[in-house]
Amino acid sequence: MDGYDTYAYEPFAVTVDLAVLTLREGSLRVLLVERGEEPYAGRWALPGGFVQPDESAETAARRELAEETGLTDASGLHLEQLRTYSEPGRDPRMRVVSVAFTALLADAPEVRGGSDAAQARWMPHGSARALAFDHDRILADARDRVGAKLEYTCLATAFCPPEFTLGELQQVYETVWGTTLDRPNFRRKVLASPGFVEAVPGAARLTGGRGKPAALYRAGTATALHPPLLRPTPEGRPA
Amino acid sequence: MDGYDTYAYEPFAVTVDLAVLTLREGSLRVLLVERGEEPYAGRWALPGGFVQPDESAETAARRELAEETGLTDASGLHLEQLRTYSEPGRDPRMRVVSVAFTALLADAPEVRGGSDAAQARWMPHGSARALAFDHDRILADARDRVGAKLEYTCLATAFCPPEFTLGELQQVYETVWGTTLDRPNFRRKVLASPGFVEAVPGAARLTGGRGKPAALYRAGTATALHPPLLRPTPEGRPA
DNA sequence: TCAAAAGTGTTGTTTGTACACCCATGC
DNA sequence: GCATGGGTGTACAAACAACACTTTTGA
Repeated sequence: MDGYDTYAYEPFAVTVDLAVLTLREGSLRVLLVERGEEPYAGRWALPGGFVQPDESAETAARRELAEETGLTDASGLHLEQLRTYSEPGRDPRMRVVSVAFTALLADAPEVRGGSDAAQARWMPHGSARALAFDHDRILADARDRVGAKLEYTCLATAFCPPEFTLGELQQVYETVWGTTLDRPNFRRKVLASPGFVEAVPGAARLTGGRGKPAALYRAGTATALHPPLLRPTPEGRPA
Repeated sequence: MDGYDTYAYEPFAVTVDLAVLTLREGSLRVLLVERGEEPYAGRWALPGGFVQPDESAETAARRELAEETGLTDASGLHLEQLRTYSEPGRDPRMRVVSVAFTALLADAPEVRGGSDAAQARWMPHGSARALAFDHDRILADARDRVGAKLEYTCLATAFCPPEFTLGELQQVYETVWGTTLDRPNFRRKVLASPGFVEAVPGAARLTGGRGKPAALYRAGTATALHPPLLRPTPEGRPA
């Protein structure tokens, strides 16, 4: 950061965009809002909005999410920067630099439209297409990032409620990666990763209505996963 | 991105900051410039500057780097977004949102001061402290990110010239991680990763003036590393 | 008694690690 | 020759994948 002598800087609008992801009925869903105004009126878009003068992008992201959809931190929201999109022309009317975030949520509460959004909806990731602005790309980037981070971080627990079963945790991996995993091996790997999950003593829960009740776990204190939980190599991946 | 009806947005200045890293004489160096003006006059800082109205942050990053230090893309520059720093108050005078980049460079050409920089210098990573603004933190984040990405991407080749030996590649890992690696095993892992490096047929080069000439390799086409090249776990890491 | 889901055991293969050892070059 | 750095081989151990098997629940 330099060149303060040249105060001939151009003012930019700074916004945040949020790719809010959750799992529901075995599919990855993204929170979308329908735009009420031009440009892209009537099109679906990622929630977001302007950063206010007194707040950071992170603060703005949480505020916008609450305003537009009613989701708050209390809902167990995991928020993390994705990247910043700054191409000139990404907004047809003005120069907008947008800091994009990925947000992960355990349960998908019903959402309502808010201030600027006509309506808000959980859309299956696959059917979220032709979004406003460059949101298709942001969403694709978010999904890629999340898929990759499942391998070498404890991120998967962010998709789970405070107490969860190993089966639920496995479903996170399977849904995001679109693969199936061997249950015994998955369980062993997770339990062998110190700090990934910790057992809730004595607790158990029935999952599918049938079957043996599953032991409950909480997210551990670790954030990184060593060794990583690699996804099965789909034949022909450049590796 | 929503809420265009409320045109009461606040103008922000948008800048780029660059953590330009290279290896020289077995140590990790970062490119710093000495600030000519207040605030932080006389302090070292990461190179960077304002994003112009007609350019993206990526374009601005390349331009600033060329202006302040004379480095160009032709020098084999690898540029990639780190994250965006947007806390209010990170610049004492005005609201500045900064998109930070990590840049990796093979050789460290001599650098000259430029437009706004009194002088530019390659500083050993360890002795770069008390930088202007929040640049200490940006630099630390950059180093962490690079260290992590060495494990599961082909990023290490970005520190190497177009043709390099496996010994040089290994030194990249050892220097950034601050560890030593077993040479035979390192070689095997690298060669077993399809697309990481490709042999330059028949080529060889003497490295230390002594010893057997080493075969030369080029960066391959892959960007991800499957399986990853994990750094040896320093005893007591949370795993 | 059956199906479903959790959890344990076992086995063969792969991978990783820690070495010892040979090769080519400059001094 | 010898020091230096490149390159190969090997043997033991750890990790992984696949799959059989037991346990506990609801219907």
